[in-house]
Amino acid sequence: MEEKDTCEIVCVHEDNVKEIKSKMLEDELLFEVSDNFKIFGDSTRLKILYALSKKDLCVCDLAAVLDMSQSAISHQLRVLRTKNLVKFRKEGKMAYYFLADDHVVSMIELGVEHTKEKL
Amino acid sequence: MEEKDTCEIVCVHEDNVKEIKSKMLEDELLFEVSDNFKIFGDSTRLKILYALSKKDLCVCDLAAVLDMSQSAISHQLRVLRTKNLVKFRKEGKMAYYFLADDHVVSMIELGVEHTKEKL
DNA sequence: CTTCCATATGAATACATGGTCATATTTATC
DNA sequence: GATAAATATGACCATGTATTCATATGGAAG
Repeated sequence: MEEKDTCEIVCVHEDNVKEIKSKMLEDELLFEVSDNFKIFGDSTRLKILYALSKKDLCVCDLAAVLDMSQSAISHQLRVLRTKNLVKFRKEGKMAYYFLADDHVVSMIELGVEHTKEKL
Repeated sequence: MEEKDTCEIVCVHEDNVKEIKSKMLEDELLFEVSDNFKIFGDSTRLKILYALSKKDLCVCDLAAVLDMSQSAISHQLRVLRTKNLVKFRKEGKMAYYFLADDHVVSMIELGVEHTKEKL
């Protein structure tokens, strides 16, 4: 029977909250950004992207380089394709994958740099 | 009874594979890098970090800004603490969180930049 | 020392996700 | 056209993870 509609949080600093809220980026944008980071947040995908930054490669070469199954690589390549990070061209039965743009490279480089600096 | 030890993959371009393998970064490093990216790959954490880049905030202010439960925020702050992305100081009962370094800021900025350019 | 409030934390749940296995698809070669 | 090779894909499973709920902790104030 108690009045539960009142917010349980009491300590909120109204002014701070308002200020920061006004400075926040749009929810949707931040969601997309985190979604993009997520792609780099898997070591298999990261390895694929790094390998492709050195040379265009076909699926089975990637599988050999990463020492993983063709299927696993193919699945991840699909993810990367969907997110427009890689493209591919067909040559006979082979599919040669390559990076869609070099944002990818600078992103990885920054990640590596920051990681190294923390050690 | 067949000889199964031979790799089923036939198409591998030995030279390519060797070349790229030699150019690959160490597995362990790439794993750490992807692990770091993973932190930015969640919109709640990203919002927390972005908010903290504007001003030090206590837990309940963060909860108010993100419009999420105190518990959810606290759990994510723990993750960020563990990964050394945020620190905090105690003032009375309150805990004021702040960014541990400004790598975080440049990382987010790059992410936002790349995301915007893709639209 | 008791109560209140801000925060932390453990358990439980719901959902996403990476890999495997089996199989489909497509192209080249015989 | 039949077979083989390279890749793609769907179903499935195991694991990871973000949130909620209930509760613990610790400082402040009475």
